[in-house]
Amino acid sequence: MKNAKKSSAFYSVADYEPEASIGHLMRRVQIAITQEIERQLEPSDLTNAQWVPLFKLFLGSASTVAELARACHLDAGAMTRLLDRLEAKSLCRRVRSVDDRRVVNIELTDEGRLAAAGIPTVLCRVQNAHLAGFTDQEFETLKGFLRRILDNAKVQSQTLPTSGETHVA
Amino acid sequence: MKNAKKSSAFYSVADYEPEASIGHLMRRVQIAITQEIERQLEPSDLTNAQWVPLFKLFLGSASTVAELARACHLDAGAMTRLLDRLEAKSLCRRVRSVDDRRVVNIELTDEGRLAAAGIPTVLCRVQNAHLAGFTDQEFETLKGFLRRILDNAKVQSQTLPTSGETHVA
DNA sequence: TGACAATCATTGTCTAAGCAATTAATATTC
DNA sequence: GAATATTAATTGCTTAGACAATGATTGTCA
Repeated sequence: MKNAKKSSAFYSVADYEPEASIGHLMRRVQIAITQEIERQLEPSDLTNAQWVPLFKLFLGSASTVAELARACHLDAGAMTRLLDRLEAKSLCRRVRSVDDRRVVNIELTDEGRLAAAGIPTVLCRVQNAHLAGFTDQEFETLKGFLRRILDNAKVQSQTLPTSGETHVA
Repeated sequence: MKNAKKSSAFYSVADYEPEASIGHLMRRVQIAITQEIERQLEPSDLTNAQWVPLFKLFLGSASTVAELARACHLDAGAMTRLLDRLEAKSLCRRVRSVDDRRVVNIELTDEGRLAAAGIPTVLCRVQNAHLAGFTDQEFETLKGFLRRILDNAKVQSQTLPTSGETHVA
């Protein structure tokens, strides 16, 4: 046991400065990267919401409505309609599965495959640009930090108690 | 100069793995933190979209519709309606400015101030929890990384050429 | 086998955000 | 000082996502 300082108390209510917080910084990074990707994908007429599932289809990491919805952190209904839009753009098509007639497999059209093929180029370029000046070591360290935060998140989301009534005196 | 290692080429199209990318990791962190904050603020009946402007009002870092919209990365029209909802909950009120009759100053009600006062507690708790296991040194290093990424983002958004001209300077 | 549960995709409904147009007030320019 | 431009807030319209309910199909198990 550490007798020194209390662990993990980086922020306290007394002197909390939102602008300097990890959450705020990370949100701004997220917005910046997202906007830049969307801007560079503009010629492909792909919105930020649309290239994600298209790319997952391209990679083969998801191929049904339910899978795509899960992979995109989206509601199944929302995904149905998103696919309507992609289908209207002739980027994909629906094919009812034969071995499980509940599921609909989503297939890319040639046009969709072409559009999707351009996505990783943009993703690499944008992310590399944002990491300009980083050493390999720093890059790895950053990824390690993010994975540790995700691990902590997993623990916390499992600990479901809405925290005991923390009365603000 | 091809002999020296090309700078900032962490990702390449040939072997791009989305799941391992900085962007993806950061997005997952963002989602995790956001959801946890919203969950802990549930008793206050504050959605994730609502506590942000409420907290900014509380801190005094924004006090008009336009300021709040900018601070929240939101459209002015969207902010107008968001404030309608906050006003309907009696958390804030609109007061037409006297020195510039175009602007509407937003003021917290007592109820709104009370609700807002509970926000930093949650923000600190959630962020501290996600940083469990980090040393002070690592915490500072992480913040430094994020600020450097933001600096890169600033540069990139100023360099407006839509692709094509990718000079690796 | 037959009832019940679970899963998949879809649709309806509500809420919310972006964009464009509008109105009012202020700032600028000649 | 009048014409024009700019800024602030609002509203209408469209797009999108969350939630709930539905219908169809498959899985479970008694």
